[in-house]
Amino acid sequence: MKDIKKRSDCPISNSLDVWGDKWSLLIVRDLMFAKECTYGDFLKSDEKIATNILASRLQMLETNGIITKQDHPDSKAKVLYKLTQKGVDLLPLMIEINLWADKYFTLPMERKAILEEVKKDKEGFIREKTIELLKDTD
Amino acid sequence: MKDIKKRSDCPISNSLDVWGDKWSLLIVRDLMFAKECTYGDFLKSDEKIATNILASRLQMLETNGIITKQDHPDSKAKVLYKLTQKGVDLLPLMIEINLWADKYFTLPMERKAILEEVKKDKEGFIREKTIELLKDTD
DNA sequence: TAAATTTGCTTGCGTTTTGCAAGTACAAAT
DNA sequence: ATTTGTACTTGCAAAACGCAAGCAAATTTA
Repeated sequence: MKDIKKRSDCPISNSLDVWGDKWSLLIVRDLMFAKECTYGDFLKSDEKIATNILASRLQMLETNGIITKQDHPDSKAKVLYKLTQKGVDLLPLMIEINLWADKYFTLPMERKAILEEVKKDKEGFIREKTIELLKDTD
Repeated sequence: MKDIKKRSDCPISNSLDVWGDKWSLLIVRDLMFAKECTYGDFLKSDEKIATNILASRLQMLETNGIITKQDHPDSKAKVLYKLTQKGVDLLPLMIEINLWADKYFTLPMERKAILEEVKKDKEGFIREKTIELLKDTD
């Protein structure tokens, strides 16, 4: 519920004020790869985020219009998290992070395969993935 | 001097382990816009980074090969910081951050003008800016 | 239908990181 | 010779983090 205070008028700074930490973009990543996730799904990710940190980040990402909550079709106990348009618009940025990391780190096979596809036609990949992610968004 | 511990094999995670905080990319931004900066130049930026945080971030960015120190031509008391190739390679990512911010925040005039140029020819902008930033890099 | 489990969080608490102010060492200018 | 500039370091209080445990509501199992 806390307000995000802008440190300056710079767009880079404004952006970092929202998702400039070690966890927020990992949540976005999970939503981009899995399309939608429950609270428990996020906890299962390799980086092992703490439950309180996850809760605070989900709250802040929702407050900032990057994600939304939806009812889970299977159960009232579950909550589905999805990217909003604003969240999906982070896709080009996420791709560039992947491309940079591809040059300076060792990627797992699986991600490397997706990146090959991206390198062939970046625009096309973004266009199709965006449509896919926005399906059933209210 | 501390080691960066990787939380997982994910490239997004690996990248965030290096520059996933509120300050590192602002240092990179300053170096991209000004080409090279002294310690004092970074302190002058609008966000008002604390001196100890700046020192620790410069150290960590250098350790991770994103920036390098160089002698200042004018004075032995000054230190010039510059982006390495690895640092310059963050340019596409920085551009995408700007483009995202352009959609969801209000940009200052000056940055808006640069972005118009970027929108016209992203590839060209990156190519030329990269050459400019790498000039006189040892 | 009662008990156990799942799910999405919240709470406590010790550790780490941050932010602010002040201090220091060396170079350069006065 | 003294003051100023530059690049940091240090101390300390406040905030954020990370781990474990707890909790309420929904769901499954016995």
